[in-house]
Amino acid sequence: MSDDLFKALADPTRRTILDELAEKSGQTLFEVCSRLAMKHRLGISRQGVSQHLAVLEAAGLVETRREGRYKFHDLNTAPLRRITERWPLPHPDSHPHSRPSGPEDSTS
Amino acid sequence: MSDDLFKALADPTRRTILDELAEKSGQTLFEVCSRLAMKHRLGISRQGVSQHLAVLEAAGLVETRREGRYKFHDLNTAPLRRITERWPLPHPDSHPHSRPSGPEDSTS
DNA sequence: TTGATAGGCAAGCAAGTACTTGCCTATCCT
DNA sequence: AGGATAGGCAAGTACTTGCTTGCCTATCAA
Repeated sequence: MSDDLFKALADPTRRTILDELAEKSGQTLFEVCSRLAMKHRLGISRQGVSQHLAVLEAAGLVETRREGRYKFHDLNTAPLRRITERWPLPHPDSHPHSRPSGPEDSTS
Repeated sequence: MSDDLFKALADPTRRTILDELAEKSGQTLFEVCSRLAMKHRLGISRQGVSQHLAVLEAAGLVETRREGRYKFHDLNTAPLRRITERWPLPHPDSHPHSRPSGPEDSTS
């Protein structure tokens, strides 16, 4: 089930973490922590960030590799493909908002 | 903010509703209700579905048009584009899961 | 070994949210 | 008009979840 994927994306802090990992791959927990604090003024505890990273990892959006006492986190955007596969995007053809055809007027 | 978008996608029932609207556009509230009950065995009240549709509309994923006492709901997948714009997908180039490069071994 | 760093586990709290129930309005058909 | 259909509003409840605090393990440097 892709339940984990959407649940992971549901939280704004987690999305910010994804942004940070997109900008600099292979960050440790503490690195993510300090970036959230500095750049985004997010006063969140280390444990909070750790839980967020766990959710992101469960969704497959973050992959981890251990190295000594460090644990590096890498972004993996591949699972996002399932979203636009499930609900295909309209072609950016002509005008942006083309009204979908429907039962326009049947009786009058 | 795209907060509404991800919040809307976070719920499995709402995603099923999107599936149904993708299959048949321009459904009324009652139509969606009965489809959820029949096809998906979801015992959810009419008001529940109505609230879900409201959330989807707030996210821009569903557009509505009134016609007499009917209100038709249409799927609009355009907002989904922001997702893959924010975190670009890897090219389906060679092998599917290419490990991202990192500090492989620095000390040993 | 001792201390410092990087991270993990688990219980607890507070806020958000999915869902229901009850009642109300608007449009159509006879 | 009256009833039936399609939908909306609002309060209440039970569950989820984001976040904290406290303590524990593992790795590295002195």
